[in-house]
Amino acid sequence: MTDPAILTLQDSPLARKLSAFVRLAPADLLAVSDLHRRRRKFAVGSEMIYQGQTDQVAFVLASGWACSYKILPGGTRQIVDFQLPGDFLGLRSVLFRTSDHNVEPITPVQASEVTQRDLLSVFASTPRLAAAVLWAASRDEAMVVEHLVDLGRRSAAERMAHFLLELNARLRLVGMADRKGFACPLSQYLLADALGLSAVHVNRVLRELREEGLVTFQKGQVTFDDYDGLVEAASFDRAYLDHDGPLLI
Amino acid sequence: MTDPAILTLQDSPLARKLSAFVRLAPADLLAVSDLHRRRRKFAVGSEMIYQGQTDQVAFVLASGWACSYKILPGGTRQIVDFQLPGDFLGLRSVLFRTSDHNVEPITPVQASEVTQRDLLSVFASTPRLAAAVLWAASRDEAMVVEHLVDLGRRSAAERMAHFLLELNARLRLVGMADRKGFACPLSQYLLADALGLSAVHVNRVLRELREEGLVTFQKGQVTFDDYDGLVEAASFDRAYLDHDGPLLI
DNA sequence: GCGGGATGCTGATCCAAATCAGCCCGGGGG
DNA sequence: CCCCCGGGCTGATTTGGATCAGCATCCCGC
Repeated sequence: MTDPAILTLQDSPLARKLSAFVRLAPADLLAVSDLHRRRRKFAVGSEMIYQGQTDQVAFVLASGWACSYKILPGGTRQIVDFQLPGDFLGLRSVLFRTSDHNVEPITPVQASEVTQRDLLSVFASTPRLAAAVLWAASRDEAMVVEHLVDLGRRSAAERMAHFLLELNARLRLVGMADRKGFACPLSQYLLADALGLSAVHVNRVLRELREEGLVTFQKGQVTFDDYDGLVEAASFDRAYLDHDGPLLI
Repeated sequence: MTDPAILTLQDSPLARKLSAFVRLAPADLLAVSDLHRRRRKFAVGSEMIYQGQTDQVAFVLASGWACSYKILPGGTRQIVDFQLPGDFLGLRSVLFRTSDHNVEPITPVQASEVTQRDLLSVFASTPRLAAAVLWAASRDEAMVVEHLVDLGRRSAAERMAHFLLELNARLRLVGMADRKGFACPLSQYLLADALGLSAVHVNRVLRELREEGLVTFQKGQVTFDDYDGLVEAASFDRAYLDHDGPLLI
């Protein structure tokens, strides 16, 4: 593990994330870097994936943030999840013909295109990596479920606290956050669409959390003033984020 | 397809459901019926799968209804989804070590135990069936996402209407419903826990929908008084339920 | 036949969050 | 230079749904 070439390979967010749970062999790391072959850039207004699209293409985020959402008749939208560096997006639409949601960048994004062929070849040649990818997908699903619980049964403040803690945990995996806080490009409108609140209310909730000395979210920076207190307020149990790795192989 | 033995095999809810999307060969149908080898019964109070459990076992529902849910500190719970005959449950916990939610029967249930070994052998020997199973899993995920949208951005009445229409569509696939309605064993408390409402409010919403002449839900029977009107009221778009089948193989 | 536990139903009240309306600030473009 | 526009911020008012309280019914065990 001291070979500098390997260290370089390990440096993509995807590799960092997967390495946190499965010990990847040099061959696996090579395959990961191979997935990053076809780099593309997306500007903020653009669409990476859209409802009804029929290409079978997925992406791995290399840098920047994106969000996946559904639009309702009536114009409102619900953000299902945010994608951070190292995350897959559109994984499901590689295997199936059509996508049922949209994905769009929140910041300028660099992403690598992954085709069905790429994915199948990874699955065939490096089963250990395949298992890691499945693990990541299953973790994403667990996050959607937790998000559902947020919307169904938690108060606005709990939701917000829970959400910020989850983001923090995810970003730490790729080295973009620590216990102190992280840089966050989300506007209050985006938070509102994700948390099922109005933007006005998001503002008030953030103020309350700040006044209680728990978190400060200002100028694109989230700062945990009292991490443990926030965990308490959100009744945040990170079990759903670090469930055990895959057993296959 | 006129061989009576094949017709019998086709008669499990799982086979019916999968056949609606992938044309299953006789060998596939045999493999399906093979999954039903280890039949088990569960009574209403029992736990089929529970948070933190470490067995790698999944089930296919043969008869009866179940629900998967998460309990929050504070005692409230959020039902993530209902499982109907023909549905898998705990599929994710076969591949990963621990389950992050509970599954319990709503009515007496007959289910077939499926081990990791069974599943892997199906994947290896009948790829067409494997693709169908993946398709079903992906459809379940799409339903969770739609449920999330429900909780985040739809009013109580829209949620209820949407939910009843979705249930109807799912039950039709296994021959347990038609355009007129279906038998539904869910109590108003269960509806409340699924829709993120209080039981009291569920009652009122059901009354409103009834008084508007849209649906009647009484005595364990859901009757669509005005199907199209309900679709309208729910802005129900079933695209997410019948996305295209898998392309693999 | 009786008592008790679910479940359905309803009115009165309360509260969290939406909506409406408007302010301030900073940055980019004409 | 100024204007506009997106983002953050705030008060006043309204509203959807929760909570509390209580009633009726049915079913089941004894």
